[in-house]
Amino acid sequence: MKKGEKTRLELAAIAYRLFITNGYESTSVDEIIKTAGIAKGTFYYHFDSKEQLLEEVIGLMIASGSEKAKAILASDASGPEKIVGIILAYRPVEEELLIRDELNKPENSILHERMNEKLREDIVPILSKVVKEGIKEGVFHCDSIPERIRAILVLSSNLFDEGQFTKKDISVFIDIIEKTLGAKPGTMGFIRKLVG
Amino acid sequence: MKKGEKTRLELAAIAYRLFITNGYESTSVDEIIKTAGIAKGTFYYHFDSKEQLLEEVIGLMIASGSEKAKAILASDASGPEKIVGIILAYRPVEEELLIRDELNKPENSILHERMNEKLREDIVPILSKVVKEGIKEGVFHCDSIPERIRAILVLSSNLFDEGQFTKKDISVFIDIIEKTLGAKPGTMGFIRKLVG
DNA sequence: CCTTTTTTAGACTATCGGTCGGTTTTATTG
DNA sequence: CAATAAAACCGACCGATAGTCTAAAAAAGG
Repeated sequence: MKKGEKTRLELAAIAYRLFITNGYESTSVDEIIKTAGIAKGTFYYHFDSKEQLLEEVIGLMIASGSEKAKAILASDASGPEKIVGIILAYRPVEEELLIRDELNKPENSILHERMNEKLREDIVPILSKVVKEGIKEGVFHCDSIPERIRAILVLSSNLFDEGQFTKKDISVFIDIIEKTLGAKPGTMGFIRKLVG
Repeated sequence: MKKGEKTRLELAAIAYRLFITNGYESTSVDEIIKTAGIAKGTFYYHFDSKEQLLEEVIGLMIASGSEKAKAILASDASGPEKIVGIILAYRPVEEELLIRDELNKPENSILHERMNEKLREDIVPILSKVVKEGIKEGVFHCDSIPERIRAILVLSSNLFDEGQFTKKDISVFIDIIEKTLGAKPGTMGFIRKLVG
């Protein structure tokens, strides 16, 4: 029972690498088992389907971000910094930049959308807490916090996941965040440095 | 009209129906040609790939909205009314409501995402014109118009396409639109009546 | 040691998107 | 009208893929 869990994780880790380099659709089960050095039966002993493996992989991708996010939440950074930091925590790290390109390929739209959904479920409660703190401190002024967070997350994923965004896009994004959360103009301006 | 054009359109119409009921991925070319009563070779005579057919179908879906939108643009409605009207023009009409539900199924995520992309390409220039007019009239006050329009469209599709939205969601949406375009509070409040 | 879990090899199935060479229908033109 | 070219159509076939199955053997674990 213990060994099974381990194999499952190893398979997910291998699949993760293959998915982000070749895409989900273009990665065959045969390729996965060949890379892992296991038999096909073993794969289907652990997973009901390729799709279920995908869920597992998405879970892994989010889990690592989730840990980073919670560290930031507990830190002594400012409200605005926490918000941006937490959003970025869930994004692929520097050396995995090719992931983003892969995720945006049409063939990966399923993986992409699924991940964003799960991601929002994870982030909305965390960021809601941050905004609530920020309101107490007088940095933010707004109601309907989860709804506003959700809107910001939708915008951020649609803006940054595309890979291509102009300075205007960023300025508009910053402007909308500030106004949506009722922050003073310039509060979120530091975002420019982070994404430039 | 050439015979080929006609067959192409018929195939797209048939595929449209199959796509929204079974999803794009789950609809096989075999099913399409069986429904259409043609041979596989004929299908690939008209389309290079299943993907190209998808483009065609999306084109059809958008075309009808595009006409309605241009009528609204030329009307004498107010700026805010035009914006909302044009966005709604591209949404499925009353008797096609089930389409929206279908589009939101995970199996339709490709169709859904692709449609929204094309949709934005279509709408952004139109709405940009409206906002420009609105600025002259003093209703809106903002720069970076296309970028702001795009953001609003992203939010609107993510909010309304889900089907489930609360009153708070709508209020937040209205608030963001007003602030994004620099409109006076209450300017877009009439949206509540349209989506309630 | 005995039981349960895990793993093995790989042939097999069903389905899929797409190809190909050939045939029929339609339009053109001398 | 007859010859020819072009457009439209046909369906068997192909390679790849996800997933199944069997029967047995290797680990693990108590």
